[in-house]
Amino acid sequence: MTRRRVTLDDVARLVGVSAATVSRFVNDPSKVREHLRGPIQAAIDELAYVPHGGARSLASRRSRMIGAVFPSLQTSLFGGALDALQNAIASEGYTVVVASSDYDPACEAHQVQTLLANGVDGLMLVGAARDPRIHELIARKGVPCVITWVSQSDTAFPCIGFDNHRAAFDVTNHLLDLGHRRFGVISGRLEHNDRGQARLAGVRAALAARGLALAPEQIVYTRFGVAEGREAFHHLMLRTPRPTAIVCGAEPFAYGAIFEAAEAGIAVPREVSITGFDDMWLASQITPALTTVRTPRARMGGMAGEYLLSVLGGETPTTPRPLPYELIVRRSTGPAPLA
Amino acid sequence: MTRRRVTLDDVARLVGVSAATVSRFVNDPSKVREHLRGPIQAAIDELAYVPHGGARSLASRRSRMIGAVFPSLQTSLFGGALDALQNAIASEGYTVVVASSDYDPACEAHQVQTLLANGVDGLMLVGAARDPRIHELIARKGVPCVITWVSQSDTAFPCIGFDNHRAAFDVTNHLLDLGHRRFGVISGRLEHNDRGQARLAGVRAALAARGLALAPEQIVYTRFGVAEGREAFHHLMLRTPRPTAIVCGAEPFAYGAIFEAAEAGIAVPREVSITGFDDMWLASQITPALTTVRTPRARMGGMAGEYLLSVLGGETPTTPRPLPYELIVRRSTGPAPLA
DNA sequence: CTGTTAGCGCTTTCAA
DNA sequence: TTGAAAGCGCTAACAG
Repeated sequence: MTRRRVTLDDVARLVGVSAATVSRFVNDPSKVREHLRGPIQAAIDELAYVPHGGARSLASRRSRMIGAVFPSLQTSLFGGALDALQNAIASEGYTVVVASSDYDPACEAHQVQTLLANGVDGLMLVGAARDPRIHELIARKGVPCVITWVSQSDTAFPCIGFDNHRAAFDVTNHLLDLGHRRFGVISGRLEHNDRGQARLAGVRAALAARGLALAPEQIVYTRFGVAEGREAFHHLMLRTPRPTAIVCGAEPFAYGAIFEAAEAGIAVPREVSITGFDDMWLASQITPALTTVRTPRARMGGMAGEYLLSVLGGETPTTPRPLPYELIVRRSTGPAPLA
Repeated sequence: MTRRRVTLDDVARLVGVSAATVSRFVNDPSKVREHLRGPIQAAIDELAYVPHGGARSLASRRSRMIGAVFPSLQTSLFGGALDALQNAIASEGYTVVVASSDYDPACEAHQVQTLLANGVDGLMLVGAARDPRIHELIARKGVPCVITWVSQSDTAFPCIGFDNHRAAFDVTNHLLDLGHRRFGVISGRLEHNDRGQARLAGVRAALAARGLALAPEQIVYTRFGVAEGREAFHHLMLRTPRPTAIVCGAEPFAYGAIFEAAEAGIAVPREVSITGFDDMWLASQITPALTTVRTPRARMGGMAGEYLLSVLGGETPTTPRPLPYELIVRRSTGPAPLA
């Protein structure tokens, strides 16, 4: 298929130096005397030499690949992070190998193993909730790993994320400050999802601080999706008295809630306030515009890349602090109705 | 960093067979006599042996990696395709190395080279419009490549996509059938974007078939985005007489147009009809729900994977036919106003 | 600064 | 069906 590969030796022979010299030049031109640089580069160009990644990784024990496993690739939620990760490491000649787990722990475990087998030099994962044996496997292989989207510090690996608990606490507080006392919550499924757990706990904590609690009937757990959000909203609004505020643990739920409210003729925020979580592009465009939390998605990807690069470079970067998020107040929240 | 790697030899020694046998088992258990399979698998598990991808690719000349370059990873447009690609090839032990080009040809060229250097066994690209030298480079390396999102057959590599021209023709025809005669078009920038070119040409062709033409003032070329769509819509509606139909070459434009219309108090579809292109998740949820073309995004990714696998397996798959798309008529289009 | 010499871990003929 | 042996293309000591 491929005509005989052009190898380092071919280049070396053409220039009249040893393969080692060409290798040095390729990896760090400053290691080669100036007057050789030109000819070597010329030979490389002429032969269209491209180093063999596999051989390189075998000999150097470094593959120059970073693996990343996201819960999903279908949503644009993680796209920015992936993009930022890729950009962060591209400058050092690294590439990203991605996989998605479909929010399934078993699948995630499998993907991690595949990536490890493929010899990635570093790993980026989302969330800290998974079988500890996976973390052990990674640790045993000595592959540096960062965990994103969360900010606990008691995890097996450094976290580059934000405080989900506090963010959810803040949105809820915003609602409480507006006078709301009857709440409904739409949450993702909580098994194996520490982000969701932390968010729900944050909501509860804010409520508790004002002497309020969340009954099971006030929470709907469902799959991520706009349609699911519609349905959950509909269900929640069936109660009497109706809730006056709906806190959504993920943004698609909030979009669904807003669409459903419009269809059902329920005025937002006059009759019910709705909050989202993430501030994706639709949040500012939807009517009414969504009050939500802006999460540092791209920054997480970028910093994860930088962090891994730095570890791979032999440095010992300090454990990063939680990244800031931002409460974005828009039109979907307002004072609690008097009744 | 890594404790001494567990190698094939370790496994072989533990079982009491040769490395070659274990290698055969790993790659195709049926090549090893039945009674050895159990013990070998047991040893692999016990030692937690994981093959070294680099060594493998060096020895076998196959990296088991497929490279994919998308114009962007930020949008969910390509997410489904990426996911499907990944799933399609995962079963054969392949992984996806992704890169995004940010809709920049130079960046794309660079990404392709990086992927090639990393030794991907196959390549998936979006669109056929790029410097022919890149195609030559790929061909020279003998790396199988498929081009997605378009369906021309005169390209350097097989296409797995749909007919953008005809799809745009169809939406436009739908509008013409509804009696519309004054059109506005919101299009992405056309340089290096054959999808956009084909779509615009499709619109023009449909119009021409009814004796209509598109003046430069009736078209806005802009960056992809909802905000850009709003602005373009606003601009287009400034003309007198106003257009009664706005054809959008990409879905974010249509969302923006609908949002802007709502804000400006322009009734859709009574005063103006709006069409999208892609049928992303918001299309059915937005009010009014969007008339659009459903493009086979996931299928393109999946089929691209299968096609590459089949080529890599030594088969000579037939050139795939254009994939079907579907005109989805919803509420955002209606009869042209009488005036 | 450059060349020599060993492998890195695996696959793959080729014989047995 | 299995084993022995020869690399795959590159990097990393170590000399010089």
